Amino acid sequence: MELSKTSYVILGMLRTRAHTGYEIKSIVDHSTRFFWAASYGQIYPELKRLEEAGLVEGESVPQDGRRRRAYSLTASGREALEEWITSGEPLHSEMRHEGLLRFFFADVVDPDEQVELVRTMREMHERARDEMQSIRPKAREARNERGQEFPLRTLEFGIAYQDFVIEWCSQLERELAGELTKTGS
Amino acid sequence: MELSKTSYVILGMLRTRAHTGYEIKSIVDHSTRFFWAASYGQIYPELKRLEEAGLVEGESVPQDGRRRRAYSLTASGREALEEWITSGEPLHSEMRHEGLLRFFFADVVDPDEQVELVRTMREMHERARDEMQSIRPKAREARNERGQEFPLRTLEFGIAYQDFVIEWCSQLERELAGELTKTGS
DNA sequence: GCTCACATGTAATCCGTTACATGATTCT
DNA sequence: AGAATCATGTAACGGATTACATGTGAGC
Repeated sequence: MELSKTSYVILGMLRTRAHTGYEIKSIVDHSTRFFWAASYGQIYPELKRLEEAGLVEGESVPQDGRRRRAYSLTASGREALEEWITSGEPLHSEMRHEGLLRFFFADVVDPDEQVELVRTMREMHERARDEMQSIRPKAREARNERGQEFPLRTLEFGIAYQDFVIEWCSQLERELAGELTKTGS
Repeated sequence: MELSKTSYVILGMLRTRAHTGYEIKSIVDHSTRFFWAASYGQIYPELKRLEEAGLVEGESVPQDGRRRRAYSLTASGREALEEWITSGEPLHSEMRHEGLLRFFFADVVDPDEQVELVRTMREMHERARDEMQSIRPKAREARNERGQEFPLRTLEFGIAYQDFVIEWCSQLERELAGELTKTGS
């Protein structure tokens, strides 16, 4: 059976212990969403399909009267996860960045609008960095208390990436603003 | 009328002169595809819709007996393009990076597989950088001969980004390989 | 004669988001 | 009493890719 990348997100989230669909969604939102998002509309149906395929196992575990269904990895689920991580298959990668897209065409607008665009881009990346910074303590904890090295490393890469873009924007803003005063007024 | 981001890619590609759908696709493949891709299945139908909406104008310009239809921006098309670039609307941005996703879960595999994964990631980014390097001369030409500053700037950002990731991978490979010799053998 | 590049399009399909529907519990 | 959070799901929709269908001209 062919699994989508998003199925692997689900399998991966179950690597340490069982989780409900709801929990998976919230973990994703606080971790992988920066480089791989997932919605309820994918998670719940996919959990069912993965169970049919024998890669996960669901168990009803109601809490406080609320119905709840927690899924855990089966042996073949774990195998599929490890196989995917170690397989040399070409890595799928794509980016959709509206800021860069506008920037690409920015010759058609006024110099002051160009600076403004870069500023907007920088602010977006600053917000992203702040969000990442705010989940850092949790990732630290996961490493220190549960020995999970890689979620923290991934997050730190994310922060470094945001800083890289922010720095690039800042430099460019200075450069463009400099030209602005030369020709303007 | 609400336009998708991809419609703006098309409008943007017509900012300097008329192009056929085929040309637009090939320009995209050599420029914006790194941060916003588009396929024939989007471009041709969208050109028709944009013409109906009065944002572009198509003209039959056969060449060597081949039927050809070139589209150019109308006044309102140019307006829509500029409006989009200068509007302060929040910038849509997303990334899907399978390498980082696998990396995030890499605690479940052996240390030598971890190094191998980072190496695969680095090679992917090296290929991307090489592709970008190879289109640099064209972007230079566009700047020098047609005064287009921003496509070159965008490309240079892309190259710098690839270099950033490659450097991060290299450092990590050394670090992980170091731990490998300490515990292994 | 064959393959490649030019050129235009459509249909099937996939992937994913958003909105909606439902219901319990906890917090204010 | 009302809002927020926990919890599970489906349906509609949108955006995009892939495969397919068709045809010309240029170069080997």
